[in-house]
Amino acid sequence: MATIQDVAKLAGLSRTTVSRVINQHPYVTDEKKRLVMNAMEELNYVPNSSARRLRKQQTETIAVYVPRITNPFFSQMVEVMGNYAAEKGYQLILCQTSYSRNQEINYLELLKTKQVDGLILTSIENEWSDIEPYMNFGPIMLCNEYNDEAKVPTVYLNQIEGGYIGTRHLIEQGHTKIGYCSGDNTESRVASDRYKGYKKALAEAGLPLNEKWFLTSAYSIEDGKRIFKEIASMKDPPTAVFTGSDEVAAGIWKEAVNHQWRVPDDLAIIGFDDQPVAELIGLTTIEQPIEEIAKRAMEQMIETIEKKLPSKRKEIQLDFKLVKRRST
Amino acid sequence: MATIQDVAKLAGLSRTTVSRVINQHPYVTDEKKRLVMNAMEELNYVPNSSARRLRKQQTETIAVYVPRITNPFFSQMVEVMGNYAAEKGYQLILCQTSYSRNQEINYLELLKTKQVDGLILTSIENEWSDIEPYMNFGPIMLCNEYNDEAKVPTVYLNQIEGGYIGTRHLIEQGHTKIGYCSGDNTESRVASDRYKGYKKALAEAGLPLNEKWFLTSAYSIEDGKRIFKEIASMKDPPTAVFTGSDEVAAGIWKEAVNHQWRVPDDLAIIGFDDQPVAELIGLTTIEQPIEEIAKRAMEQMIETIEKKLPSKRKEIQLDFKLVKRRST
DNA sequence: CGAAATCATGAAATCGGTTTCATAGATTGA
DNA sequence: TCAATCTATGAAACCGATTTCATGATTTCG
Repeated sequence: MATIQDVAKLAGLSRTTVSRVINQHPYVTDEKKRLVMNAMEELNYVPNSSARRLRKQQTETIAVYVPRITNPFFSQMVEVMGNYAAEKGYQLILCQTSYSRNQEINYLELLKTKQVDGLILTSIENEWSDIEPYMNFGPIMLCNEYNDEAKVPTVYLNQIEGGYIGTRHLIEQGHTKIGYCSGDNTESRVASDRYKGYKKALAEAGLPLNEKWFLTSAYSIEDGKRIFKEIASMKDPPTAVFTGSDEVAAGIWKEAVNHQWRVPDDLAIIGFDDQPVAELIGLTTIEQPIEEIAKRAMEQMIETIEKKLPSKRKEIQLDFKLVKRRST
Repeated sequence: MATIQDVAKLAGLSRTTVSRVINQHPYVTDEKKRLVMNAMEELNYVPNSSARRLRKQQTETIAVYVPRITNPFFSQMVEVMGNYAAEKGYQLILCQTSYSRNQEINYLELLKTKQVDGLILTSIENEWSDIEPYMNFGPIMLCNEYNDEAKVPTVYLNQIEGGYIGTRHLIEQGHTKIGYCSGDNTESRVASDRYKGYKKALAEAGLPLNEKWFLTSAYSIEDGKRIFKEIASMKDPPTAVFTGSDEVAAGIWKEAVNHQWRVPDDLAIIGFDDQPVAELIGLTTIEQPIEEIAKRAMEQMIETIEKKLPSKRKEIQLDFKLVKRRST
């Protein structure tokens, strides 16, 4: 591998001048520039990125944390982030926390060891107080996830509204017995806010909150199937159910059909995310502006890095949209 | 940020000794080791990865190329690769080529500039001859994709067999008019082999090959819908169709139902990949051992890096499995 | 026209580690 | 017992770039 020294020698100039050409520094005559270019060409030279990183103290790499990349919500987010980052000359390191606290903390070392210039968290497993110390080592921000204590830029969705418009829609369809499904993460404000929106819609319509219709541990298609069975076995089942994800909704629907229930007549179902599968099966759902959220987050991160902005709280809130289909 | 120098000073030792402790070199007395450990602890020291990379000439980072991370086939692959890499102490850089030749070449510079120790390609956009020169800069391997000229380790699926068992299944169900859908990439042996398998099954059964039933540009759900319309408008349409992906199959199915066709009676459909959606809607499909292919590839890559194996052709071939559901 | 500002270049310091080489004391073995 | 080997440590070289500083040539301007 040719080094900058080899190029300098071949061009009959100093390393400094070669470096200047590489970095488009002014104060290099066109003639020398040409000499250097030719030498670089001839030696098939490319600057060594490790050396550059060390000297410049920056890596042009950004880490993105997701629970699992196979979750379509997150993979869409990463797709957009990756493309935008590449456009701006940054690499993306993918960190899958697998919903594990340890894994998340392990990956945080990346920032500490200066392997990345910044971190975007799309979900948090640990307490904020465990994450905060890492802010000393580089910029951290939240995208999708949010946390009241975190003094970092946050791009997020108005989950209260998300829960509200979904539930509201079911009420408008004439339902009075409305169930609610969610995961188990009690730390996350995403979950609690969405539930708040649900309660708000019920309260506004003067409908009671029935705790028996609150269903948990809902993440996957399989969970949805299980949840349908729970519903079917109730004495006084809900006639409509608000779910936290399209997968869960799809699972409920599938199992409902297996049991000869009609959707939406016997049970109306509303999903969340508007993943491709929702359109496919005709699921009413809440659409999230994933592209925008991802792009805004990456923009913010790159700005923070390049302008060396101090870390501070800054909220960018985006809205949901209801997509009505045949499941309600 | 504390450096190794600071630690050395605090411990009253040389940088060398500190480095030895970090790298678990023998020949350090327990007492000095303790001194160093304490100093590191006190200063909250972590070695700077850029410096380490520069000196050691390795990055502990692997790049994985995928066309788009939102394609579930690739996101599953990346999930497994990412987790396995992390387990072995490697990072994953995600490179989305977006099916673009330029993008692919741009990313190849990563290897040249020594930002990664190796490259795993899961699909190739360019001619192999355009990629080959980069082999000088580090190990490259193929996973899923394969290419006859490439003198690199390749983990792949027997696509001929994939095309064969799918088509064979349709024939066994009594179909004689069997259509075939695929993308447009003529470079890829993945595509051509799968088609070979299809032809082989037809030939064995003495069935004719009808070029009108060969449908192209099939990638997405939308494409599937379009393809159904093409089929519906044929004078002599096929009664069954083999598709290159579950999404396309799902699109065809959805549009078929919209037009009051019954599946599988009016049209049998077989997908490819066995994505979650296939189970959901009851699509017969060809299952790929994604986990295994991904793990084997990552294993091979890490071995190549760590043992500095010379680049040479090595084929690891895995098999498909038919998953029968109600669409056939 | 002479001082100040600008342009062009290279030597040397620097980023923060690891590796090589030299050295000295402690052990081993013939 | 004395040479050979092993253990333990540090000084200095090195990885390959960028940045600072110094210097001389050229241009600008009052």
